[in-house]
Amino acid sequence: MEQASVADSGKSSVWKAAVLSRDEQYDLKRKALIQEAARAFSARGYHDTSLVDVARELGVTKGALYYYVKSKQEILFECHMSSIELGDRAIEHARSIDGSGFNSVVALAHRYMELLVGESGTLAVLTEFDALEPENRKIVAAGRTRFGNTFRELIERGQADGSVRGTINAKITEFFYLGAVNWATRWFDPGGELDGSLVAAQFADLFAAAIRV
Amino acid sequence: MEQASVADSGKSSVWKAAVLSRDEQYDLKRKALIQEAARAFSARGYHDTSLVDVARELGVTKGALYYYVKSKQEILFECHMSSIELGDRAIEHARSIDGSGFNSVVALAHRYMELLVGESGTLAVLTEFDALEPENRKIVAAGRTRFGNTFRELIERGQADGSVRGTINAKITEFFYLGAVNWATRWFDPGGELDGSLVAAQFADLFAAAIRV
DNA sequence: TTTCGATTCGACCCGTGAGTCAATAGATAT
DNA sequence: ATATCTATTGACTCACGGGTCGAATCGAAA
Repeated sequence: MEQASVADSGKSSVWKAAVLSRDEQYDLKRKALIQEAARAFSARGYHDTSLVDVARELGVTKGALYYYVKSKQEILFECHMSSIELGDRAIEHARSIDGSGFNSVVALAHRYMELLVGESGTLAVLTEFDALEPENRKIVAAGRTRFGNTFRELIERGQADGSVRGTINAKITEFFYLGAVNWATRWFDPGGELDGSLVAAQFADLFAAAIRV
Repeated sequence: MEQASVADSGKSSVWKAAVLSRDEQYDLKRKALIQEAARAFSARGYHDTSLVDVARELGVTKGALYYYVKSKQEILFECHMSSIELGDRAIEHARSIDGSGFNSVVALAHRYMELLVGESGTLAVLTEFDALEPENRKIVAAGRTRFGNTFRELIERGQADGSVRGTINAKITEFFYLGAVNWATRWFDPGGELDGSLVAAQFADLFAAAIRV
């Protein structure tokens, strides 16, 4: 897993390297491991998911996992960081909209949900925050705060510019929507009957109607 | 814990029995145990809550708990049954309203949240469904289904009578609201800065606006 | 004071799951 | 062939948590 093979002189080695280099295989397997773990963590929870289960699902034994990962906690942390990254991308998108506060929060809410149920969301975990060890929890908390602050800020901007109902409490509204989203990771099944973008659109629609003036 | 004292002849026994009979003490302690466990299960999750923690919080050792309860699973089951009972009470209330479908669902949503954050909600647990053993899970699932069906039925009735937006998907809307509510049990603190009835009112208001035609 | 039942303690058993590690099979290069 | 590096195994340790149980304690009645 150092450099991509120094010696590409042999014919078959070139062929195989062209298809899947060592590093690529390593990265792919590692990603598959995290993804499977994320699925399990989101559905059953961190403490109720054993690495033996994850390994069996991948067709290997537990020991093999530790070739790709330092600890179970590391997996959880990466899953959380994935979700933080999606949050940041959603924030970026919302900030690029120069409309009313209403348009911006709805864009934030919509894009966030879209990312979570989409391809890039397969690595993310929203729940199980408490299972993070203190060090990691602080880092993740920072990301959460960033998202929450943006969310409330946009709502309040909407209330100031008259595009969002003044009677709603920004904090409760944030918890309300994020609760719905967090919970969705428990029941949403990418291969199920409900299409991801449909669910995301409905969530955004419900949210928009809820706060519209 | 048999009958209330047969011999009320003595003076002091009458006095004490009037204040706290053996059975009453037993029931009170048992309830305190379930309540503390419910709090922990809701906040940290079933698998991350050890009975040693619960016992310490009650100022007692783990062994003592087993005088009041058969197993950790029994506690969880009772917590879930409490939440089912609240759901049934909310259903009953919603059915007593003979208004539009809109009025009925909103009443259901409002009352359910009210009960959960209120006095009677301290014993209820909404999450951790998967931690139930199969036998118990079936029973709880029945209650959940009852609530979910009612919720969707009322939404659809509202769509039929024109009081609820026809463009929303009843199932997704149910998951949306219940997600927000389920998640609330994670962060809501009865002694915190946010008042329970205020949160319930806000939740109901957001929900009402979300589905109003 | 003594007795008796209600209650609690604390030491113990046991299963489970995280993490370790020497041994090994597979491919690659020399 | 042989040495080397990669990847995986499976047996092991260790800590933790659920559940049990006999012993100790407490409180009320006799």
